Amino acid sequence: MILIDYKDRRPIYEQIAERFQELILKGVLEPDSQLLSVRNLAMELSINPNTIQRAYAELERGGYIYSVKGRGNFIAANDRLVQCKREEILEEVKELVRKAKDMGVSKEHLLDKVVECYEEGNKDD
Amino acid sequence: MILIDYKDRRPIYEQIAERFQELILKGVLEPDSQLLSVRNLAMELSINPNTIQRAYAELERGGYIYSVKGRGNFIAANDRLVQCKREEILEEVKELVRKAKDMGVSKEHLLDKVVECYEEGNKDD
DNA sequence: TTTGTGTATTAACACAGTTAGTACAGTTAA
DNA sequence: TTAACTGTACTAACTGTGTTAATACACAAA
Repeated sequence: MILIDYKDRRPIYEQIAERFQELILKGVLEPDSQLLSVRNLAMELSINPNTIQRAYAELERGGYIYSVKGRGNFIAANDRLVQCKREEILEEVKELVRKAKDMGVSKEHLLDKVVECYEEGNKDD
Repeated sequence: MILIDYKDRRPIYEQIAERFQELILKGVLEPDSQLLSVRNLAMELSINPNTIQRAYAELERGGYIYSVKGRGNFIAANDRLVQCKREEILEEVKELVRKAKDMGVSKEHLLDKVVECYEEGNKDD
């Protein structure tokens, strides 16, 4: 479920938080279901509980999970989050299009690539 | 020409190198023209010469500039580089399309956004 | 009461980025 | 030749961040 990439320059807590964000936004993790405890996940990943704690804190700050003292951490509802994430992605599109234009990539070439990539993914469905 | 963003999490040498990459790929900096010396640019940006040295080293490693001992650093020809950069950008498109699909952004919505952003930029020309 | 939760705190360590200072070799022009 | 530039290399010190380690405490559930 969670893989740590030690070659990745980003910190572990950030990798973990981002991975959970994906799983939550995709709906793989059911709202209100319980996450592994800080200590258990730390054991499972062979890292320090503090690092998991930090990842969970980030997720809570972003509204992805909620935590109940003494009981555990739980997945939050994701309806609103999905919308936020979409807007984030469209902002990234904007930035990428800008860069592509700068490098002289034609609009048609760009659109072709988008279509190609979009349909390529359907093989997996 | 070069601006350092201290709020940016990336290191200074990387910001500088990337900024030069942009300027070189866009052709703003003429091939074979001379860059500021390590010491001068360091003074201008109020940072340490070692940091500039590192940025220049990165640029040389990537083929963006070439350096001549005792004379200075010079802009490399950018023809081949532009092609490489384009391929990099198309890889980013692939990744972004994947994320957009995951979040349930329709192909049409995505294409609309690309067209919109592509044409929006033309206002500046 | 015991065990498992989240949470907070402190100390120590590692690593990367940055600064500072020095040194040396090559180029250029006076 | 000399002086003033260049690039390049090296070491030492400082800083911030990520990570680990070890505790401690409050709350919940069996």
